[in-house]
Amino acid sequence: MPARLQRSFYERPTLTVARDLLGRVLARRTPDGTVLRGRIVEAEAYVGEEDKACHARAGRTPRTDVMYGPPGFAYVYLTYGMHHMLNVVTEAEGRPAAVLLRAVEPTQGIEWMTGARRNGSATHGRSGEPRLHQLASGPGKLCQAYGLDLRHNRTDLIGSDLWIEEGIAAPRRGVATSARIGCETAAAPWDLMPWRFYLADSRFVTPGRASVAARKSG
DNA sequence: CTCTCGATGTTCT
DNA sequence: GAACATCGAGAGG
Repeated sequence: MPARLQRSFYERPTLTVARDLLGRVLARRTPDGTVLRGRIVEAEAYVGEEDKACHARAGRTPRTDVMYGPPGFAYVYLTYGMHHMLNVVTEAEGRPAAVLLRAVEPTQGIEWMTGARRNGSATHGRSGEPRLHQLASGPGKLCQAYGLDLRHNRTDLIGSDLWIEEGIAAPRRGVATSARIGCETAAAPWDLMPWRFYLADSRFVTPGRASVAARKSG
């Protein structure tokens, strides 16, 4: 089994972790034993109570509590009543920060993933071939492909259900940044902080809307 | 291709 | 009661 990232990886500045997660491999073992894998191609940093785009801006609440805990745990929440978001808790215990995993390039367990996403038009072409580059190109789609929901909140990523493997760290030159997507209403300057990291040449990142949102703020 | 709109439930005010 | 770290369908060009 490939080497798994240890807690020390996550116990670092959140921007460092977000960038360093690109090229790593998000893995899950499902209840039926299927192993899912995908290369992380897009992530966003949310850093502390002072970051007005971060959920922790409201302080420690039942929902944000996990972000105040030790690093290397999953923070999963529901937004818009239907989409789950997977975050990785970062930095030392007591400091609320996390990295939102926004997109992966699926590499293993693809049949399981497409089965988990039954809305065929989004994941399959006319002739039924899977559209791999759209399977997990967005935080909600990523969670749907991996079958993640609120039950996975607080999962220890130094474990055997959900974890991240070393993979191959992305070369610095291949990494691009932009404002975080969906944070347009956050107070300045937090709406424009360039804390979204993605592989510039990947076709697996958030499409369309991403560039629209980035353009709007630029 | 672009743009608009509605779904839907948890959290916090 | 409003807001929400989104997505896909449908209409129009």
